[in-house]
Amino acid sequence: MKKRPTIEMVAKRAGVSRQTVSNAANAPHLLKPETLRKVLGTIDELGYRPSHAARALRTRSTRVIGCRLLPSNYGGTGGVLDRLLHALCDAARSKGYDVLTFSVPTDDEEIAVFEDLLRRGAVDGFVLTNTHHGDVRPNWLLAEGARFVAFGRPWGVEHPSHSWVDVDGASGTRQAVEHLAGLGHTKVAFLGLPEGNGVGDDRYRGWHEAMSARGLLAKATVARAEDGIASGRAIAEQLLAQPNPPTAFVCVSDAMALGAIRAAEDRGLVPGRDVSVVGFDDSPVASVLRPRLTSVRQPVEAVAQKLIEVLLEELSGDRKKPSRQLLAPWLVARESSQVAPGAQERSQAVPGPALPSPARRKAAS
Amino acid sequence: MKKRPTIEMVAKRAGVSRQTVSNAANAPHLLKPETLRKVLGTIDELGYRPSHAARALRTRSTRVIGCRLLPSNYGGTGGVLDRLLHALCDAARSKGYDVLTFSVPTDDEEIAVFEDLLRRGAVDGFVLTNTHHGDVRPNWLLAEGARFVAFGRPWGVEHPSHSWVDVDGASGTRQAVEHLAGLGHTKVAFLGLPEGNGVGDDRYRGWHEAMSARGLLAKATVARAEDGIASGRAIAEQLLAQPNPPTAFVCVSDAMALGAIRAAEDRGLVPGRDVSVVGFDDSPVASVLRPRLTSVRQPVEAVAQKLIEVLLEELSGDRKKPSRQLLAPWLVARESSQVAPGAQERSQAVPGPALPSPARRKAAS
DNA sequence: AGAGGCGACTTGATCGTTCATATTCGTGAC
DNA sequence: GTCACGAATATGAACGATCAAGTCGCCTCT
Repeated sequence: MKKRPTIEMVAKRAGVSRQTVSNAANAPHLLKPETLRKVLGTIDELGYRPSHAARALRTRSTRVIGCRLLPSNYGGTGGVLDRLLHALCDAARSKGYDVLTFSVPTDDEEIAVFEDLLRRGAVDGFVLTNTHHGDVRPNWLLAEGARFVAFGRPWGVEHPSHSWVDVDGASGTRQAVEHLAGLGHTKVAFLGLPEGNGVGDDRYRGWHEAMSARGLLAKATVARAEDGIASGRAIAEQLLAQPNPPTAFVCVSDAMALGAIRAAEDRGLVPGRDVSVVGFDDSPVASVLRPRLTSVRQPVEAVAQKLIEVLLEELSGDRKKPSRQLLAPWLVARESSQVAPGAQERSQAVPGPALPSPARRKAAS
Repeated sequence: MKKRPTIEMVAKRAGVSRQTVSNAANAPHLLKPETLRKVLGTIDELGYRPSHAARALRTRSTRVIGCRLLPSNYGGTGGVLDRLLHALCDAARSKGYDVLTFSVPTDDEEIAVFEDLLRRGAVDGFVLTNTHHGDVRPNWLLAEGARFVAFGRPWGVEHPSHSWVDVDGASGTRQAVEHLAGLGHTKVAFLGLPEGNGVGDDRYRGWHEAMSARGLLAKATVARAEDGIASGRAIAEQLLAQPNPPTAFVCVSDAMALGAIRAAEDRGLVPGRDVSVVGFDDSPVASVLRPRLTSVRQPVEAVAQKLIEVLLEELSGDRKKPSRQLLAPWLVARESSQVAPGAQERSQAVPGPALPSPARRKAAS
């Protein structure tokens, strides 16, 4: 391990005092242009960087953000959170922050890690992911006076007293319905989660609104189950077995969508041609499946940027009312959604089999 | 932000000196049992944790490990690295370390981040992932005197002067061949990467050795291409078009395997029944595909544990000769590999369609 | 001419630990 | 009786930055 240069060494070499070197980096306007140039030159020459520890000790701010690592299960939002972490690291680093990750199985253990990191003063704040109904973490953090932003709305809380950033799920399913209606579908079913799940209800609402606006609710069917391929397959199977079954499925997740595709295959239907399916999250499997899955993609990079932005405001300490940011997702059309059987194509083009770079912003609304 | 208790507050409350409190945590054997009990009680009562910054400043060790976040592309080893990160965080935390992540597009930028983190003294060492031929990072780190472990062997280097942990790819492909041979396959092709890729060559070697040992090399065919579904499909297509085509494929990655499955389908063959396919890495798609993909799974948790273990030795400073650890992967059999057409099943059972918890350690060798 | 103010830089104090030395106290040896 | 010694605990000095007050010219104003 090479010895790192200290501020003192830079000061001596440049013929100025410690403080002047410090100011060169933190408050350059205080220096005479000539001095500034000289000091910056020396800093560069020695490759000096202020010691993280010393600075953190003095300023009581670490410029590190803690973030839980969530299991990349491909049923749920796994793929999304993986992309989010990348974008988060990028966004953080561009603002001079670093991201510290930890992997815990439960919310309670996450709180234990929060406590550890806060007490040791190892991080300045947190990014909370996977908020859900009855989530105890926000309250714990608020009580502790910790700074944080949530990715995900505080479901079921009347007047949330913390900042959050989220993706408008209703907009996503609305786009899905518009897309399918544009392809001539009138019997569009919804595969959702059991009621009471915030994300699930949100996405259901978008489907319901759009179906209602189009006057298609009468023909609509809904089925709910826990997230997963098997459960999606089971409930899609039920809907397809009814008389006058749906020709399209809007699904709360890609896992459900995959289940719907399997259920269609089970009945000898060709997914895409006979039954259209739209998933949610555009998880990595979506573009690998056959047929490739039309899905609603979350603007993860924008979310990450907002999260960092909001968290930094939170950290700046000007305690103002919490910030709320709702970003819109967009639909990525692929082969799993095509013109309804027996319908004239009206607006939406069916994507060809080869889509080198996936079409972005192909939103219907 | 609540005010954190300091060592001084604990000392005052317990009626002892700072150093005694410090010793209670770091060198308990120096205290009289009675004092120790009293001090630990006070520490617990106040919820004291030593300040990360202060301790790092004094001891020059941060107990933080840096690790690059690699894009989870589902062609390459993406899924593996995602699992690795989880396991790494777990293993690190269990040893009192934290993991700091960053996301960079190129090796050069990774070096820039290394430099930044080292100069600021923000981390004690690194875990290097995705080592490859002509990798400049190890040499840079060695020259800088930084501590690190690589996940992946230093391909193409005669006498590597740093520690590494890796998975024995040759063992994996050997297991794949044994498995397929056990199912009665004699014409087992290999879909690999262009020569010169360390990982690719390693996995090729295992296939070659096992085929040779079984006397099957005469009938064997090999095709190579860049990793990916499309390229895998293309080269598998070529092999299937030959007279007397292979009945099984051992693939260097799951992406290649998926390509082989597609190629088989293209020719009207049923993957699994007419053509068996074995992938590598057991990426998340493997168990979602239809047929579900037999694949070689890397012992990621064990790798993570070893990485941390070796890195901590490295950090302890007793400079001894670098440590090398090669761990064995195992085969997870699924529907994509089945009894060879026209062959009697000899040893290996074909897994049923439902496999709630994937069989572990189903190694052939 | 002296007070006052401002720009440009310097100096001591401080953040909360641990390291390197004290100090204190009891006990056994001579 | 005191001297040496070890066990247990206490005290000053770092670590390397920033903060909060300096100091020192120099210019302006009265």
